[in-house]
Amino acid sequence: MNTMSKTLSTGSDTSAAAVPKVRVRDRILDTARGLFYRYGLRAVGVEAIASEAGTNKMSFYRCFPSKDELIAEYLREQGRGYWDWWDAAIAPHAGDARRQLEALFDNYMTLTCKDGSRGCSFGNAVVELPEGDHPGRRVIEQHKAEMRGRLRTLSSEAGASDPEALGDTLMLLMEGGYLTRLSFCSQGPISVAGKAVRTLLNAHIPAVAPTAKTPRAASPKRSKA
Amino acid sequence: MNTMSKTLSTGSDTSAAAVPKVRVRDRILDTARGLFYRYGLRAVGVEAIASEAGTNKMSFYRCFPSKDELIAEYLREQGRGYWDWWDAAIAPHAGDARRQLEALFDNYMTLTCKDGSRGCSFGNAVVELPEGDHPGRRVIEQHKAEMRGRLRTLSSEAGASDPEALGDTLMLLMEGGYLTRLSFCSQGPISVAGKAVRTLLNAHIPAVAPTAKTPRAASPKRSKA
DNA sequence: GAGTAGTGTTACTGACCGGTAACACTTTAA
DNA sequence: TTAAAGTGTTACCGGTCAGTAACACTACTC
Repeated sequence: MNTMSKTLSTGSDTSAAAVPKVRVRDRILDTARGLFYRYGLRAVGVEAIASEAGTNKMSFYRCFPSKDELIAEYLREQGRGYWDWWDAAIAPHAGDARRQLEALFDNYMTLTCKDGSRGCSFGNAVVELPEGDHPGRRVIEQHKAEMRGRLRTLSSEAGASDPEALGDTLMLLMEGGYLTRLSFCSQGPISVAGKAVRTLLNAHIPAVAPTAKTPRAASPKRSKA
Repeated sequence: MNTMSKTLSTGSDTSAAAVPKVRVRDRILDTARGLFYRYGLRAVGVEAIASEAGTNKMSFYRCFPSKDELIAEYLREQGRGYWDWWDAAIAPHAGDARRQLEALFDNYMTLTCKDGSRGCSFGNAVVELPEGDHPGRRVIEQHKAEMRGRLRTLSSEAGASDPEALGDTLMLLMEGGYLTRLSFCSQGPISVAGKAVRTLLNAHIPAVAPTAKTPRAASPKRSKA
């Protein structure tokens, strides 16, 4: 059960306050991101975070009212990074939702299979936060709802006959990849995600007359439900 | 962060050792199952388990050498139950792997959408056990590998052209449903799992000449490891 | 130069953690 | 009947947890 061994190197170097021009709050948040993601929420104490960030517990509590609030802030921060990544992944194929979905999943596979990946911060966090009233839960539920919405929208734009079903299926796929990553290293079931997406896309998007290459341009108001 | 509130009712009733004819070890293991599944591994202490099981910490340590070993045993126990459920779900359709897969997923959806479901014990556990050497990790990895093997075997028996790909895709689907269950209550993306399976089955199983109904008969051999 | 905001340091609280020692009692089996 | 196995009880260990008090110092701003 002793997850975090004492791997902390000297957070600040020899002389006091030499390098760290960054605000304590930012250093703490950044350290927390790494530690929470690697070891989990409950496994990491505020003292460990503070010391790894080159400061101490007292300064920690000047920046954050509680550990729970830090967790919530950590999740918000992860969320910002996540959507930046997402937008960057689909940007090159603007106007072609089908290729956007393919690119998204290709990108997601490379990222999630990398060494050191521990899947999805939100998925992992929600496992450790069963309490309905934890400040982090709102962030998680909002994030996952947004993810679902975006996948449904992309599915709709791609011309799926049942965009809600396709979007949700893609979400299951993605979340499954995140989760299995934790038990399978890199050669797990996630390897087939790219192929699976294409199979599902083919099954859900009705074939069009072979004139245009892309099924539809943007703004396709075609959902039915 | 105070996950477990003091909800413990009087574990044993008024008179000492009145009802509990069951061995302490079994009571502890049973209690641990409920508590670990509901609140998580780290959130539940051995004292809470012992007391909820109507005994005390000392008796706990006479049955289990450590909390970590209890966790491993808890996971083994969950595994036994899981495969019992699995076998029962596919039994009615022995010989028709395609319908077995459909039945499995239908069954899985009902179960996972139930009130009080917290997804998969193994998926949740692995999030809390990042250490490679925890005795519980072996159990988890074995379980997930077995799951992958079974899904691939069923896919093969169903006549899939690429059974590894289909099996892995189904695994992603299943795992995704387990994970999303934690952020979405019951109306989440998992609702489409049944439909998704059928779509994938159709896409992966080449149409046969409409003479025989079942693609293959099969003696459902257990997968290897 | 003065004031203030940010930061570091040490020491502390009360609660809980996993795990153990020692001893008394009850149930089971030979 | 007797011995052994199983169980309950109380008190304890060292360690860690989240969170706070009090005080000294630095750096930036007016």
